[in-house]
Amino acid sequence: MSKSTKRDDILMSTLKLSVEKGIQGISMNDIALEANVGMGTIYNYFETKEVLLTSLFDMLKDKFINIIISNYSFQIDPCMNFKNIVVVLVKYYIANADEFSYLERYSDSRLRFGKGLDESTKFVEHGNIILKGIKHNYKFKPLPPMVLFAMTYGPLVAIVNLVLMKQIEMTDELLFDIADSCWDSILI
Amino acid sequence: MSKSTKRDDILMSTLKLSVEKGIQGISMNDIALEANVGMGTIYNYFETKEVLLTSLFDMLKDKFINIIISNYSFQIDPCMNFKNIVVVLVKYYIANADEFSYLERYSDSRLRFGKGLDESTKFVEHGNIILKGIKHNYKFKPLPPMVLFAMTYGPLVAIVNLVLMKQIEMTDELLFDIADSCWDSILI
Amino acid sequence: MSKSTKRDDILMSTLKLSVEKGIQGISMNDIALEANVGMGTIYNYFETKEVLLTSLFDMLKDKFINIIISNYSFQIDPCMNFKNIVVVLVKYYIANADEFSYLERYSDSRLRFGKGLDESTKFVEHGNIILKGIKHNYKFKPLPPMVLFAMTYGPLVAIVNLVLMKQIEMTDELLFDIADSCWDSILI
Amino acid sequence: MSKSTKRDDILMSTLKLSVEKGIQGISMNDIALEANVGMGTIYNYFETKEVLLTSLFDMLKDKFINIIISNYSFQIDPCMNFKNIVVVLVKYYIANADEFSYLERYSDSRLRFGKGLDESTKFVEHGNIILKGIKHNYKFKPLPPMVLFAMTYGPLVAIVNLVLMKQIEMTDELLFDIADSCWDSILI
DNA sequence: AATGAATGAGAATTCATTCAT
DNA sequence: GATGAATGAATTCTCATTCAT
Repeated sequence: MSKSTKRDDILMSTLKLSVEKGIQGISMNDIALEANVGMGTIYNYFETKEVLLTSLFDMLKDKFINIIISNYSFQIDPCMNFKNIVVVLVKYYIANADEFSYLERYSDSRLRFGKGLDESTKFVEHGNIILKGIKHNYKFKPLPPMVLFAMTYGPLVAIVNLVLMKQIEMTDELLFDIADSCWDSILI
Repeated sequence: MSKSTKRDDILMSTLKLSVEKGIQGISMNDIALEANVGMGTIYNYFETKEVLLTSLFDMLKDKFINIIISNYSFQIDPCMNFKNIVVVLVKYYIANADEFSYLERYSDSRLRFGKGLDESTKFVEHGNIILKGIKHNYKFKPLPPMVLFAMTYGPLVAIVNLVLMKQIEMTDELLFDIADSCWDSILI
Repeated sequence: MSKSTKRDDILMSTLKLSVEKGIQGISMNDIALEANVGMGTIYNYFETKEVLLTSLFDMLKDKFINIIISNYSFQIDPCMNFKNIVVVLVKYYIANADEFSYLERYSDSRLRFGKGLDESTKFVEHGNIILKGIKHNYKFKPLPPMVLFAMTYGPLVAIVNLVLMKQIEMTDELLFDIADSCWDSILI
Repeated sequence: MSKSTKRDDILMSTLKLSVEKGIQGISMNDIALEANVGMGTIYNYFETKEVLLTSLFDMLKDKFINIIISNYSFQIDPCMNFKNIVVVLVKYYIANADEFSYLERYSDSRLRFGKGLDESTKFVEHGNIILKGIKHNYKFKPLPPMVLFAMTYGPLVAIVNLVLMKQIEMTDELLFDIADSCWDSILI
């Protein structure tokens, strides 16, 4: 069994358990059992529990950002580009509810301790880069870039939550409407 | 000292500590010390720690809903009405960061797929009532009411978070622009 | 059961176990079992394990110093005074092997971490006070006071160790001879 | 690399680390890193950690005894002989604080009333051999040989400790005075 | 022989809850 | 009702030892 397999087993077990028990509710023992490794093995890969949770966050965040980047295109119409990314993101989050859930909850819990703002900020800035790329061709509302980002990312989070809470069912049609709506909300 | 004073002391101490230590980080001992009561006294008012945290959530949620209700008017123009509520809500959340923080975090810390759904659902439904009240006078996008709610509440949460993270500074002008934007996003 | 009883139970259990297992070999669980208290109770009286071990040391050290002080007399001949103290100390240590053992081992283990030197120094200084009180009437060797102290305290430790290791049996006669010898060794 | 080199590396690393971390504070991993060997390698040379620590003690004890033996002479005056050994021992201990420290601490960490007695006893007996060799030429106090040994070895330990704790500074002059004093204390 | 990742029992410490006063 | 000392299960983390390579 290669080194990376155990490390990944641990990370994936942590992700799985975070859905069932909440991030704060996971014990290292739970993780060891779920990952079929000894307790000590976790500490061979992650210095502390906090490092483990942070590593998982970083991994999922990078994965998320890569989805945006890999779906961004300078060739197609910015409007289509934007809406496409919205569609892809929402679908990704719904299909990977555990990752969405972890990213949201972890961001939230780390704010509490005043650290990690840089990281979260970077997270937001990635969104800004997308918006800036778009900016030249359409007239956006004269709001700070971060606010524009919040105006589009906020609804997505709320909607994915509704889907995961089984309050609504997502269809392609609905999703396109939502993407339209997000786009409209930031144009003049 | 009347019964309700001690009960309120305990709830307010819990809220205060949740800001400093995070909801998961509060111990019953901390609360007892902060509220100047004995540990056992807390259990005279709340069966368990979970009941205490839930009671605080319910109280803050009711307070929040009452703000919406008390600012809602059937007399004025629905557009003004909506924007007014957005402005009041954002201002309230920024001024009462501890309450906002607690409401968001508590919702998040409950098992997203577990028993907490009824409560959160009710929360969302209150918003729907508002939207339904508005609906007769303007042409809204043909989206499920809950989606419309998410399209307006989502950005607010994201923006208040930005303010609390000191990523942006809120001004009356910016707030009015945001309210406009929220309104636009749900109209056809 | 009064507060001080539990605290003393814990200290006495720690002392007892230190003899059986060595200071480093005691676990908090062992202490709780021996003292018939819950693990948590120990932490009501002592912040950490280290604080517990230090408190025990301080208590035993004070007890030891008080024996010296209470046996010191300005009225009788300094020579008799000194020898009397030697006799009392050795008898005390042999009768309270656990305390002797703890004091010696703890002093030794704390040196390791560079802290506690002030304490140990004070310990030595108490001995010096005795020697200084004696100094006016006899001609001592022209050695630093600490060295004089070491010349008398060192043999006592070595001899008590021999007794506790059952290498020799202590009699009053032998003890008086040893006291004589200690006295001789610091006179010119 | 010959077998004995690795074995010695391990022993010397253990000695070095015992100074920094205390005997109880050394982990097998620390030793492996310091000695530049794999963890498993240590177990090729020493069955358990305890065997390793004991082996180091035995080695240092033998080294110590050999210093006494190699400085003992049947040719010169017993008094000079004794004082010479005292001087050599104290100098050796001060120069090799790590070895002194390990010998003292290890003796102390063993269960004083347990299995370690045989070893310590042998240690003391070596001293006795010296004293017996001397005995024919001078009139010693009529004390058991072990007590005589304790009367001379005890002060040395106490004095070396003072030097290592930087409570006194050792000079040749002071050392000769101490040697004189030790000798005097066992003569009639 | 040499290695070091894997192991899991054991350690110190925390904290929600109880209950005698 | 009010209190807070007592409790002990649960948690995070360590480390001597093993064993497949």
